[in-house]
Amino acid sequence: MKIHQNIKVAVDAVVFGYSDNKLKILLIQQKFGSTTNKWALPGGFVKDAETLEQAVIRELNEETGVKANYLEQLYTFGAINRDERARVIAVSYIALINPKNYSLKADTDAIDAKWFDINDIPKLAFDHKDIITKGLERLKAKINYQPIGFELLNSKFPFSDLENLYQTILSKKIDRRNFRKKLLSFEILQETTEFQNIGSGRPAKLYKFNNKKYRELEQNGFHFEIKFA
Amino acid sequence: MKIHQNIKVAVDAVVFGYSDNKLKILLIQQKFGSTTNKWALPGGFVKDAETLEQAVIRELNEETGVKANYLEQLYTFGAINRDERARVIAVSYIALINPKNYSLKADTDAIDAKWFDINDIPKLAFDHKDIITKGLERLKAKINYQPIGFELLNSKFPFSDLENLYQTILSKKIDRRNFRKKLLSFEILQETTEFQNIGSGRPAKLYKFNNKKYRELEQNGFHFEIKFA
DNA sequence: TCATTTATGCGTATATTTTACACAAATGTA
DNA sequence: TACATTTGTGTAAAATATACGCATAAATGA
Repeated sequence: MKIHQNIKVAVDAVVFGYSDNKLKILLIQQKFGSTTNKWALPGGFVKDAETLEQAVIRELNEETGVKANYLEQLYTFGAINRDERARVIAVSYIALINPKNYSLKADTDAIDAKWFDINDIPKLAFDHKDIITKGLERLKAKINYQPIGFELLNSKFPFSDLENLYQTILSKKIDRRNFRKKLLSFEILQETTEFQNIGSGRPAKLYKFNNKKYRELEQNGFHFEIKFA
Repeated sequence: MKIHQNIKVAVDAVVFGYSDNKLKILLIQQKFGSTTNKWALPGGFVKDAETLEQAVIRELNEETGVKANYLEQLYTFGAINRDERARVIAVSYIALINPKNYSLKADTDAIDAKWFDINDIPKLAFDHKDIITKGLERLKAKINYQPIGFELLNSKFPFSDLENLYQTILSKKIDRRNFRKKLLSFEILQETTEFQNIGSGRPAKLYKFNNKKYRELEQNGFHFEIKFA
């Protein structure tokens, strides 16, 4: 094949985390090089012998040390001048992580990595702001019809965590009782014998997401779906 | 930037059409060259100076002569050996067209283009079968929450057409009265004074999709959504 | 130790939405 | 003119979503 094409292929990841009742995004900063000082999404060029997904996983590990709990292709950005240096198209992914499970290998290599509150994102390189916007839209839509929110929480969690997670991501209030009723009606949450006890207030029973049960139900035509006006 | 990467970027389109109460897909066949005889999705390599979307539009026009009514990025396929000749990643799109509006420029150039019934697709080149599968999934999901079905019909259509369209795409029966009631409740359909009269049976009133009204409503928080068990 | 504060856990009544279902009207055809 | 074919319409029952109040279990501090 004799195609003369001068286009590079990169991958970028919108990595969501949830801590302190806030939705966060993982960003990196090159310490040296042309784009110094601007924060950007983790990502990089795809190697000839790896798939797109392998590339994201590798870059995420190299640049931040984290491994995604959940990874899903988001969108491919192909504007002609999105990178001033060359024609680069970016295949973007969204990833979900529980930040508690990793300590960022900040200051390693030539790269700094940090979690940013979704509402407090610095100026970003390239069109990465757009990518985040698209990623957030996808996340907002998706937690309503796929049980992926759990990937952001500890494996055992109190109902209030789940509740807060949904309220934070969707930026709206949800009635506690109705939320609980709905989630429990799915029968994909497993009650544990443990309790969480933070300061004052009645201790909360901890629940686990029962993935196996979920997949069983899904096979029988069940469809996870939440909707709160 | 000194990246040595030997990856080509292509675009492919899953073009849906609807005629004779059947869902169809537009395929092409190269008459000469290495992939002769195998049918494939319309598409081709992206030029250095065009966006991905421009590339799809151009290729669609060159290879089949059609112009999409609706175009949406689908997914990017990046398996290492999806094309035996070289490393090629494909950014795929879905397009909706009313076949009646175009006569395919079949037999022109070195390319043959034809509509195939979705249930009668020949053996395809590369991973194009997978792309179609993904495209169909997307279409099935999307007609339920975006009014894109109209793009496949004449601008004035009887309710039965819309009904059949949904039943065909979703491969399930939908109660005529409930369907009509739901659609009319949105107030995005405009009744015309015209009637359609095909052979026997009571003549059907023709309706138009009121795009302007739809966008207005959307701005005020309205959300198109159909759901039939 | 007892009243107060804070957070969890549960039930019920009402409104809204979805589903199920049958027959009359308007045309073409034999 | 009887019959076949397609369009067009209403209502009752079931399921789901929403709104809302109070008891329970712990920590805190007077």
